[in-house]
Amino acid sequence: MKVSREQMAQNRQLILDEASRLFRERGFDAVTVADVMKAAGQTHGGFYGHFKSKDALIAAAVAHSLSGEAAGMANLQGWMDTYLSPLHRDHPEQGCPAASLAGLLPQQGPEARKAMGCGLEVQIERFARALPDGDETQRRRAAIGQWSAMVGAMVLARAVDDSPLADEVLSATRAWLDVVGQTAPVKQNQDRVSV
Amino acid sequence: MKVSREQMAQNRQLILDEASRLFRERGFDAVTVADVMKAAGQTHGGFYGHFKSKDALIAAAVAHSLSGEAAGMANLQGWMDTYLSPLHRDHPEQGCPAASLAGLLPQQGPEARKAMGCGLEVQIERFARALPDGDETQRRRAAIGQWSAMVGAMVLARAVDDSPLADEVLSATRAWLDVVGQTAPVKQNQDRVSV
DNA sequence: TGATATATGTGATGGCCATCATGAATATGT
DNA sequence: ACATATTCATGATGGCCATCACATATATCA
Repeated sequence: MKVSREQMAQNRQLILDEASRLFRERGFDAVTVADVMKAAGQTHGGFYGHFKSKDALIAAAVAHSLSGEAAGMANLQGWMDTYLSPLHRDHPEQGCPAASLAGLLPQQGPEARKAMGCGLEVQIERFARALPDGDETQRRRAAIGQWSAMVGAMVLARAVDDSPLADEVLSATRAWLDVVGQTAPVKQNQDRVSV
Repeated sequence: MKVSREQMAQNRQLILDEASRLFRERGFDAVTVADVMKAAGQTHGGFYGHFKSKDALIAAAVAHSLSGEAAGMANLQGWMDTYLSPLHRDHPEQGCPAASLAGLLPQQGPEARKAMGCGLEVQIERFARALPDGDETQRRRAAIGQWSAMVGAMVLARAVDDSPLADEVLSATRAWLDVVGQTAPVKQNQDRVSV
């Protein structure tokens, strides 16, 4: 049964929404095409009217996840708190796509990885713009380093079956980012020791 | 054809060697039991004489990879250089198991994740011991933060299909670790309150 | 309003893979 | 040396899953 053009577009969005949620939660391989379609309220047969293959869905879903990243980085400290929280660790399905999907991408096709490349560049720029001190080169470097630490901490925290250690990885990384965030500017301006 | 006891033990080690190499290179799902056995010079049938299931192999292989981590951290700077190099990025099969496997572990069983928990704890301790400044609490915190940054940078660099950006993530993180490594000790004089 | 195009549902199909069953050959212990 | 246990090879098997084929209903457009 054919549906209206807008209905079809809406269905496609729903498929992408559910796919990016399921992929973040279970990874690419453990989620079947039928799972995604069922979550989107349809049956598996209609899938190939929307996407050429499961690989194409993966690429589109990665891009979709990344485009949906809310950038609440106005308050950098609060954003870091939220990011490096046990709540975020325990809910990858609504969390940062870099933390849940980056570790799966080396085995995926070039389209999906290109999407992650774009998303990463955007995120680095956003982060660098949110940093308070330093020239542009320094801010970009600090953004890359801090973003790596945040993603790495989340990846490690989710990888272990040991809540105390996972908690510690998050809280220690959070505290350490404060320390280096406050001291790094000192490097270029020795007298400024505020906050 | 039965083989000697030592031959069997050696075969088991060979299976683990090849499994941990293949898993780091291709991930768990893309490597079949037959692939591993073939790489180890045997056929698939003998597998279940060594391991109860593929999941059991995964858990054992994760532990095996982690136990084989060489700890060349005497020269901390050189070790970081090597870790955050394009060469390491391009050869996950002989590289850090945390960087290649941690992102795959959320979808794996508790045994494999427990193994990663042990490996992570050991690595944090090694790292903290190698750091030059600060009391034990500060060194452990710095070790966790810096290790997160190194793992995160490698995960991100491998996730993107964009060599310049991947190179930059590695080199910027490396440079940033130098900056914060030099400035962080300054901080300890004024931050006694929060322990 | 009628003809056509097409989105989706139902139902294969073909391949892959983890796991099991069985047999052959040989290490092990007496 | 003999009996036994056991390691590994060969060869199923059963299930899952991506993808395809076709039917059906309905949006779209003349």
